Amino acid sequence: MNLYQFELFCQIAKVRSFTKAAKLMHLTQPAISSQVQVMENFYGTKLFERSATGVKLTPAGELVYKYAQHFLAEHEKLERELDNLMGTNAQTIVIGASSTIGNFALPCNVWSFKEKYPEANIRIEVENSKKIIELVLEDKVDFGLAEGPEFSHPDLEVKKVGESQVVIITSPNHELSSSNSITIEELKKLPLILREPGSSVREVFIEATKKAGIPAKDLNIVLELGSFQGVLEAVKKGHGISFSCIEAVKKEYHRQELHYLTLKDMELSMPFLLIYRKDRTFSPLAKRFLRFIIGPAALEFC
Amino acid sequence: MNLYQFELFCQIAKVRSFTKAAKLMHLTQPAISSQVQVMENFYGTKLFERSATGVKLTPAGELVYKYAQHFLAEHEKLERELDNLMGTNAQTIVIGASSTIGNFALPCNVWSFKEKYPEANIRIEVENSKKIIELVLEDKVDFGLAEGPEFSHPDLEVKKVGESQVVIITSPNHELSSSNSITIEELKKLPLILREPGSSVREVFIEATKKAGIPAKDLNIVLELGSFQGVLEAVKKGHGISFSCIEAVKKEYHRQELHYLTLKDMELSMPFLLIYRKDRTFSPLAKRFLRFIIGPAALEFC
DNA sequence: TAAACTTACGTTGTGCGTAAAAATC
DNA sequence: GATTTTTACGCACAACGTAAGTTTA
Repeated sequence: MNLYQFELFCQIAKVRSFTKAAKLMHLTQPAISSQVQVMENFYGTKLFERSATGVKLTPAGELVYKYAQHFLAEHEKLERELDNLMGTNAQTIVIGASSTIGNFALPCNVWSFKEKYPEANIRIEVENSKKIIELVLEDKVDFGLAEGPEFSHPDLEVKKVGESQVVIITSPNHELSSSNSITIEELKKLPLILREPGSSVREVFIEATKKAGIPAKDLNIVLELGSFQGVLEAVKKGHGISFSCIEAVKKEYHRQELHYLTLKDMELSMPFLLIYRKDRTFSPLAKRFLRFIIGPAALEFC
Repeated sequence: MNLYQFELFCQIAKVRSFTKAAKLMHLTQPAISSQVQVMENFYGTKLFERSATGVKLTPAGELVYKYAQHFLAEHEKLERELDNLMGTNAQTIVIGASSTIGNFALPCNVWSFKEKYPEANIRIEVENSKKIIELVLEDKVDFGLAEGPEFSHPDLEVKKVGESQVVIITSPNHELSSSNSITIEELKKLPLILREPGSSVREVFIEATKKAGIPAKDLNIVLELGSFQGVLEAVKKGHGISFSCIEAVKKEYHRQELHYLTLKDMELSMPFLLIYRKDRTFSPLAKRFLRFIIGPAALEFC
């Protein structure tokens, strides 16, 4: 039996559903089923009553739940005491993050991390993906979190820690605002506002056009801006259309300040990558943060 | 982090040595090293100070030790409470065991199991290995523990859970009592006292002679006895030589009632097998006992 | 029939053993 | 030089994802 299983168990007990717990823990539903079966087999008794509306704890399950919560709480206490002993909590982590992650995903993760480690000192440097890789290589940050595409480098460890859908964004007054998807051929005539080269959202789009057989020079790029906020403003004013991670424009979409649509024949998606030097030795606090990012509480938008 | 790792950790802390802990937990020493490294990496700090004389806990290690003991104790409490809830503790386990295991290894295991589950009702049926397999197939026992050799059967799960060295036993007054080993060629002329066919010690020996190219009829078998105790008595009196698991005659050897020697060109060893029907469903208590037998507190002589 | 859980199966990563090396008394 | 821990590597099993199946409201 391991603490991770107790964590899964508590999550399931809390939300009373394998499916919901799976989503929260970033697993598939069968994975949850399987782990529960392992636990039930271990303790030799059913722990959940299953039904088509969800699950509920059996009496034995209630007992396991009580202890599981206790174990998790005590283990956090152990980690805190270790921190005190080693002075870990006063350490500093420097993270290099590309703009979508740094502005939209990381802050809430940092926030919940800070709840566990209030004394931790975390600095986030926001740059575009290419610059992040440089910062990592130059050892100027503990690790980098950048948007994809995935790559490999002899000195770097690169791990996918999340993903986001990339959508086309337009002004709500734009001619496209009544449709939900367009073809890439239609797209290429429209005035484009893009981030600077080195930005991942831009790279993902350029890759897609290449795949569709459209050379970069055929694109109608009317403006290149070094900041995401700038692109957003330009699009809102109707100067052209652009691209963004869907999560980064959810707020604007709900406020009806922006419209978004998808490509007809293609899924634009952007992996989030954790990047660090293979030879890097991490401080205990940095390791905790990595566990935090990679683990069940993975990189997520607020 | 999992409870097994905490168990390893506590064992290491207790005996202050990776090597000793490895033996106690029936692992190799590198496996222990590796697990400790995993834990040290997880908590981000050294937990043991290594030296050529053994290891000792660092302050961080002491802290982990304290919590690890706590976790293990609490988890046992959880299992006990589950037992009470389900009435598991009043259940009965029926084990079929072959004579060496049933008489020499199992009793002490049952004894320590009973310490954890005082209400458990355990019945051991002692028969020779062949009969044990029949009992399992006929579903007359929950599971069987028999001496090897290993085999496979479509309806049976067969797992090796231990091993013992087989030695030649003689009276202390025997002409061989001054030597520590003989060849199989010398052996075949000597008067042999064997257990009945179906006994594993006998099978192991017959297998060995076959391998050495000696047909069974060339052997000088002077007596066949249906009980281990009978064989022992006959050997003590000097009627012939026989075979036994080394652990089963340790007591007699130290009392100088028996002498034992090994074969020159061959290692006679006998696996201990756990055998159960593939379709068998175990009671919670039986599962506990199986965990107990298979796990770190594996089948061992008293 | 739609939503929930289970089963089956292929892939990947972790844990272990064997063998050889390095370190310390 | 003997004892103890570490490193390297191959294998086996366990955990997960995908896809198809079963149950129930």
